[in-house]
Amino acid sequence: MPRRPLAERRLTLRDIALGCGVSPATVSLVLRRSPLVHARTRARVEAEIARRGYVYNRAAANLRRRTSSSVALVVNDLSNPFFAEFAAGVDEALGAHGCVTLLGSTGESSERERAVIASLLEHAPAGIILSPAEGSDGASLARLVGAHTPLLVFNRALGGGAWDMLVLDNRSGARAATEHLLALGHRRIAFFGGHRDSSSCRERREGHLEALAGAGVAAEPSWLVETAPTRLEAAREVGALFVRDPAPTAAVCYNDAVALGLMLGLAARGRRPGRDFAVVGFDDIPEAAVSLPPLTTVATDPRARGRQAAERVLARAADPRVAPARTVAPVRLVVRESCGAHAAAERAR
Amino acid sequence: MPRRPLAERRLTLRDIALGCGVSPATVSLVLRRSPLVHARTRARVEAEIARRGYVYNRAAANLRRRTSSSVALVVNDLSNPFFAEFAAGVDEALGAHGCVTLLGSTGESSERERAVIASLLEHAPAGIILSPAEGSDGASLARLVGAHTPLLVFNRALGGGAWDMLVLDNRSGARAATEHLLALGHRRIAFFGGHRDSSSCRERREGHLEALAGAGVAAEPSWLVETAPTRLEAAREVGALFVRDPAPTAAVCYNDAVALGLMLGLAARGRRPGRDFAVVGFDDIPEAAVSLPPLTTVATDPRARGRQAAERVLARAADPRVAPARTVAPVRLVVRESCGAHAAAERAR
DNA sequence: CGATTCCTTTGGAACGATCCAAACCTGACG
DNA sequence: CGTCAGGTTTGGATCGTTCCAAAGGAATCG
Repeated sequence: MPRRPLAERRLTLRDIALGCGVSPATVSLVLRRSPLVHARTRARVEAEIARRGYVYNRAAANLRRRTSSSVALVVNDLSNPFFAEFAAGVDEALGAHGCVTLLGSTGESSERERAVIASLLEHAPAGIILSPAEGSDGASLARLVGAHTPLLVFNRALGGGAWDMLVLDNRSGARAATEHLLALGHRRIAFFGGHRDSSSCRERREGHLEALAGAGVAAEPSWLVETAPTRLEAAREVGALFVRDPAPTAAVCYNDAVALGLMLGLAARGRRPGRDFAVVGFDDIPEAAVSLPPLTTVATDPRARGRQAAERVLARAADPRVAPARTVAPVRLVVRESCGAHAAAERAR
Repeated sequence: MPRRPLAERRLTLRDIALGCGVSPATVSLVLRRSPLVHARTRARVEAEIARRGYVYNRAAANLRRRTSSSVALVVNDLSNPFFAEFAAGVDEALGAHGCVTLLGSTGESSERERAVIASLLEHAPAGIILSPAEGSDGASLARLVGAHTPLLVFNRALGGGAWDMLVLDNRSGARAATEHLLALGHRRIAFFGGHRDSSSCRERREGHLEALAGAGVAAEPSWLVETAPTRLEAAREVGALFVRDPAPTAAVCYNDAVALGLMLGLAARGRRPGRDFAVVGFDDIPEAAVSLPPLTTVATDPRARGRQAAERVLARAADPRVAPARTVAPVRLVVRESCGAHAAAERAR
């Protein structure tokens, strides 16, 4: 834990005060744009500040005022574009409020997650936005974070404490995807990818099964294929869809990475996605729009989720009386070509 | 600029001291693992700390010690996987040193960049790692940051101040890519994508031209095609390669995004990348390995660059006497299938 | 027994900004 | 000329931790 000596003594508010013959208190008022100070004084002080290149010391101010101007963002995997976008959204919204983002990444390890949160808490953030690693324990997190710091949990359900939650409407999204495929005439529809024990995967599967049940179509258990949620793993598992006859003619995928992997695997087997087999993804990552064929998917707009998370945590920090709530963010089916809808429409014409 | 009242008074070191009948100074020593305190006392204090759930206030400590335990990371585009990986590497290395990452994203706007840096400086970071937005002005940045805070500039050349630089060996990378294509027998090789005014693009072009010159091959100016560095824009501009006869048979691309766009555009024109036309990218983003065909590219390992940047800035913060240096990080050609090398090898067999 | 160690512990003044109450102006007014 | 109200300015204590010099306590030694 390095403590690095600052090169020289930093200029302080007192130096500015001395420099233009007023008291520190007055300089402080100028810095905080108080209407109390006379315009003439303010101009003099501001000139001195600019001339000497004074930099405000927010840590000292926060200490005295017992406030905080930062929010911690703890994310499980920054290299996943979904979370990177989310982080960008969080930072954008926090920045707009003059708040700074304390970043911590956990690499999907709940042990590192605890360490990272403990370290960030020492900086007294106004709140914590957490996208939990797999296998995080809610109760012990609650103990770690304590009651003073508002916590917002994103993306994964996590019980054990009274905190804000922001999750995607996984169930409706998957239901819409499956219903879309049903409407296109498919009856043998697989659910491809994801881990059963992830809450988002479970919810998406439920939505899928709901849609099937709604249409009176029986679900075929062997068409629920589990894979790690990555393109590579998904591509490897494509064979599992075609071991039995009849095989499915379409698949709803756990996420876009898996869907892209599935399309790769289909191509390797000589099947053309969007023509011989319909594929729908989930997330709408940037690549979905430019894949070959463009991927029909369920858009979750992670950047907007990030902004939303930031706003909520700031609101709760400003007024701790507001009760924690669970927000379900809407998602939206984006029809492109991998589901064959456009081709079907053309044939009909 | 919101200042949020903390819910209740936080537990302080003084509370712990009172709680177990020692002085605050002793508790402070315990917290900092000083060997001065007696084992018995330490145990007593530590028990009390655990029992009451005391959280260290690093801001107060930093204030008194005139040190900092954070580093600012200012990045132009988090949603770009290259920078997201870089950020993950920075955070990883800083975390290992007990340092926390202050994140700021600029969205490629040099105006926001100034605002973000000014805001982060108020938190007195031990250093700043900056991946500058296009069009940043070095001299004015130098003035903004001041002499006290070490600055490390990543990825883009930026003159006007005495700071550390960490850049990729763009020139050698591009030269290696072009030489590889030359070795495969290509003579009509384009350089595709990127903006002329970006320093990294300029360097890559230079490396490309160097390789051509080294092989005695004349460069054809119309085969230097400019595009925005995104997949979509690249796909749109593919036509520019084929307006004249003879057309190039291979292209070195500004980066992987552009290369993937080029492959898409080729496919749309009925040309098979890796067979009818050789493509080489730059960066080795995760998708490069799983594209169709897998992309031959120049690996830059952004995560390792992030770690490297963090180490350097910490080193300079620890000892400001070390002179700023310019580090050129090596890159490495990764041969996959989009350049046709494997196919060529097979035909030869 | 007092002096001399060594090992632990501790008051109290910082760090840089802010809060509060009190002081200071300047003009207006009786 | 004294009083008063209004707008401005300011000492000094304070936020939670650390530094420093100095004090306390036990053990050793002459």
